[in-house]
Amino acid sequence: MVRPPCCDKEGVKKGPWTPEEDITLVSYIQEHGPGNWRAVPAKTGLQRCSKSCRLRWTNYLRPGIKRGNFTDQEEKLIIHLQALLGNRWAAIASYLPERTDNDIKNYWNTHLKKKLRQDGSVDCPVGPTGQRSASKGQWEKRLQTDINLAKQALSEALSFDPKSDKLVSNTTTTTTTTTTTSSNGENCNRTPTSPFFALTTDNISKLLEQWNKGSNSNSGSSSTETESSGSGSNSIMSPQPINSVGLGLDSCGPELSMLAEWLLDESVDQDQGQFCDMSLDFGV
DNA sequence: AAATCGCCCAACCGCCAGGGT
DNA sequence: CACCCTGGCGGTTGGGCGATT
Repeated sequence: MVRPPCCDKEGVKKGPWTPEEDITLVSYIQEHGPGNWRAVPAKTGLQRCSKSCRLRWTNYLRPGIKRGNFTDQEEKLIIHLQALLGNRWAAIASYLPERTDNDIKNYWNTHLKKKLRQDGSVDCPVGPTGQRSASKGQWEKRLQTDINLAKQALSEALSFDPKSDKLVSNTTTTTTTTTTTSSNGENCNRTPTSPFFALTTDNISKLLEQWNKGSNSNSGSSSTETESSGSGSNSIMSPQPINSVGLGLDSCGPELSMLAEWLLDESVDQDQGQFCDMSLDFGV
């Protein structure tokens, strides 16, 4: 059972991914679905290790990823979830389906840590950060005992301007219908200045188009036909809603809407049942 | 206008857990 | 039961880019 090392130092390419590699990877996943990462480099001919492929997919290419500035709501949610969960970025990310754990981690390290420090808060307010040694079971128990505190904190965090009560709907639709952000990227109604532009399947298609056209760089920057629901280029991607493609997006864990609903539902105050279920669903 | 500094983010690395043999 | 393999996660790094001097 001699197996080649995961990252064969000679044959494995490192560094930034090229559009060609992205396209190769996406088209492979489109065909076979995510998973079996070990087979990906072999099947696609990519000079990347399986890990690298997986990371590229989950952090960048996966449909439904929102890029750009974090909203206040997201920020608050992250802060409080971090307080609650510690640096369990994957768990935190499960409540922000549009964000990757890497993004959240980066955002925390670059913005929030600093911000909290400036605000006079400790940089890791509460939470199990220092409890790494505890087993998961213990942690979960601890978590459940802290549920009331957490809820209070989260309620505070989400007691934002009623005008922006879109918190629920925004993120919800993104998971359930994935907002077809892919089609034009404008559906993300926040911070229009930011490049809200995840490399969705559609974008990849366009990427491929442009790439095929060669160095026709002028046509880049999402030309006029962003409207085309079928994305024009059906070469790789089918125009089906990306959430239904079954590319793993459905495994995003509990949706934010669920959390928000729970938060906003006063009646749950006395009854922790729902959240208990959720807490067991963290996917930790 | 050029040089320097600081920030951001994509990607890498190492460790760990779960599943399979 | 023990070992091996794969996938997942969190921490860290380094290149690119914009802001500042």
